[in-house]
Amino acid sequence: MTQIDRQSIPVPTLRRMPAYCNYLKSLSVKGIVYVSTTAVANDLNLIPIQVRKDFEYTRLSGKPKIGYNLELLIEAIEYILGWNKMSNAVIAGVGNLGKALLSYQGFKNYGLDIIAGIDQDKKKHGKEVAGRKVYPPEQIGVLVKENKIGIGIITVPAESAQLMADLFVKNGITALWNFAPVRLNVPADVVVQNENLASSLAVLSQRIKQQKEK
Amino acid sequence: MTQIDRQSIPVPTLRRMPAYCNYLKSLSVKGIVYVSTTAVANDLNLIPIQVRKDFEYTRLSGKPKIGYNLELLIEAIEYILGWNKMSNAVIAGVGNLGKALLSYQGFKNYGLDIIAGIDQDKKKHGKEVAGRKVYPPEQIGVLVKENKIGIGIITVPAESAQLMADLFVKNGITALWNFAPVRLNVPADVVVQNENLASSLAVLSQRIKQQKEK
DNA sequence: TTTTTATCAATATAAATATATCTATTTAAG
DNA sequence: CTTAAATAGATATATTTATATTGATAAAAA
Repeated sequence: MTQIDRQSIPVPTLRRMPAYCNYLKSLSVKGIVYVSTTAVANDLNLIPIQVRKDFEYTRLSGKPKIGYNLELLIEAIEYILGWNKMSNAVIAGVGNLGKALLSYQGFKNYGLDIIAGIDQDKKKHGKEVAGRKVYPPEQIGVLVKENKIGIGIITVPAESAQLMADLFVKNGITALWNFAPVRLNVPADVVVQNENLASSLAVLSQRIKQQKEK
Repeated sequence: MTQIDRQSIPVPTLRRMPAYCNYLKSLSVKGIVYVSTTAVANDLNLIPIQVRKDFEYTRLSGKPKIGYNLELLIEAIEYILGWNKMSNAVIAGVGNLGKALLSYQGFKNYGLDIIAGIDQDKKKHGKEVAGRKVYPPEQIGVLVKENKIGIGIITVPAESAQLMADLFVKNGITALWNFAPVRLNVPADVVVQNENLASSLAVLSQRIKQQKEK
């Protein structure tokens, strides 16, 4: 029996989910009620088989000739990603990148609300970025308690990333989104998602090189 | 025969390359000359077999009990990634994210020099961000010709991303690093590397959800 | 020397992911 | 009512990537 284990969704599938979600929502506002995987695949430059496979993880099933119920599909994807309930986050490091993330309102659609910034720089304390206040690192404990912070975002320089991670973990945060180019050392129960621009640049660079060689 | 086709390096391997590169360089400054895959794996939280597999793509071979020659290894990785020769880039969209990328000097270590910004906003024209001037979009043609721009970085809002991509392509740029959450439509010979924070957040969110269910 | 040990290299296996094929079902058109 | 077209769903295959195993080799130790 080849029953799909819906508990463990492949990462590539997960990475495609937001695109599905956005696309489906854009159809929804147009008043569309059903959508076929063929249509989705067509519009998102994917192949129908893959879309169908991905949709299988929602445990929904579509109707032949009709497709999937749009609303249920959106709901199911948001449920899978946990985007149906908002998580609060704080961001450590209010430099350019930190500011960029704080200012990007789009995360709210993804169940993420960055409610405050943390920075060493005293000049920044008390100031606001995109309506979010900046606090000193010592405040993390209070922030976490008062706001049910679930996610710590790290946009500090590489040198201080581990320190910030430790501070987050010490204050009970169990999920880190790390933009610093270092591998963080954390307890096993802490989830770390690394965002590494160098990695992406490596892929791009190599593809450019290959393209030139053709 | 299972000869490895070194032309097509797996993307996961490519993504690990920068970490190797940084790590190896850090050893190099300490005066170390040889390094074993066991040591690398240990320090980078990988397994030796994987490191060895990755190193195979450099076409170098190591010596038992000794390891790989550090300098040759770094050279080979930089060659693979094309990081041995600098590429010039311009960045379209000098908002927070654009500023963050412009200000991040680290890219020079990765063979990338962002030499200018492009923005619609007239107030920004002529101003400098991290020593790089901001120009109006109409200037792209001139910039490309005068500076051998190879890469266009897109950090404009989703709505205008396709427009910027078109403009880049029209002016002969064949590689795009796209931070806008849209799928760009470009000719087949243009390389596009998409950077999608929503995708990463999806993975993180789901992992958090799973962790909680344990 | 000889033996031991660390490490590489080659090969094999396993796991994850992507793609293809086929069948049954449903709807819409005739 | 019947038939044809479209599509989901199940299953099979291919591809990619990760991991394991085995043997060879060179350096260090006995």
